[in-house]
Amino acid sequence: MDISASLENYLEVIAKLSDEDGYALSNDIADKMEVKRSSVTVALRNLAEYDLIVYKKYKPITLTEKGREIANQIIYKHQNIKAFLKDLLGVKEQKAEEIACKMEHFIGKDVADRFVALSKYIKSCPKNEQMWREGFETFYREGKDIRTCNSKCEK
Amino acid sequence: MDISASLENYLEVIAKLSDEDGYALSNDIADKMEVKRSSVTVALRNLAEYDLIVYKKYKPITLTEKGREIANQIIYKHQNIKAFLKDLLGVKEQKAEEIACKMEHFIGKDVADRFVALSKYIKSCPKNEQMWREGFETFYREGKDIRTCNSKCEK
DNA sequence: TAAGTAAATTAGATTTAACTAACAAACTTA
DNA sequence: TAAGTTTGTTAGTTAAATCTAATTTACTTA
Repeated sequence: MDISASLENYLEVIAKLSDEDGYALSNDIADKMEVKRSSVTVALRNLAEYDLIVYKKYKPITLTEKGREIANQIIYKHQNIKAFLKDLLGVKEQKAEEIACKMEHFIGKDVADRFVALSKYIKSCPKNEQMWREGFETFYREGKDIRTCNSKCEK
Repeated sequence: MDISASLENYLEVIAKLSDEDGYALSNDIADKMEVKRSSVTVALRNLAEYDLIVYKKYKPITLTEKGREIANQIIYKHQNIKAFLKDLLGVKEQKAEEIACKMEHFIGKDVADRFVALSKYIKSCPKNEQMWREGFETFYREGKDIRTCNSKCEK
């Protein structure tokens, strides 16, 4: 009853276009995903079969309730994984985007939540947050720990 | 010049069998990967084309130097991602295994290294390491931070 | 409103990675 | 060593996701 990673990507893009315009057009989907329009048509037929989008030939596409729900789950995972990679791990924007775009399809909400919790946990102590960026980057590059954890936690 | 995720998986399994027995047999590869033997034959032909394995019909398979190198890279990423998920994030063994098995194919060494560094970084303060398991799990489940970071770091 | 342009679809080909079924090679053992 | 079993290969099929080329529908404007 699960859809493929490819179809999830289509759904995600449709959701984003819907948020901007209220609906999605085949052309815009093709542009955003860098695939041909004919590939989009095939994908739309499939998503419609699963009742995830409302699809009438030659008409703008909208999400069903079920489709929106699944899209939101994917977007939630995407955003949080990306944020973790970028803000905590120091992975560059574009690379973080690419990786999140793949992980979102096989990571469950529970694991995504753990990524979120880890970020918060680490940053919940002001001292740590303040030192995070520089501290971890130095540790990653030089293996040297510049933290001084002899101060009270003031949270 | 990159091989597919599927071929990388075959290579990884061949490497593990080689470590145990010195070579790999088609049958054992099929068993470990839960695919049919005919699928293995096709994959072996492909890996041989890339000069990653030594493959003679009906003979045991060994890795070339290049094949071993690539296999080691994949195994390195696999192990470290899995360890991060399990030990730091608290993801269960089997789930961590599954996720690592997918991430290993699109995460670069640099990002894998960041996962390693993060684990070390967090655990490098004895106080943190001691409290990590319980502390983070509680934070994840209840959103409550039970850490007391008012002690000197004794590393 | 007829003609031209843009958008979307259909039809058919390609690629990848699996599968089943049939066959061939290699080994085991009575 | 002949017969049976295990292992490995070949040939042909399937399914998903892409593509190109041709066609159809919808929009625009002179």
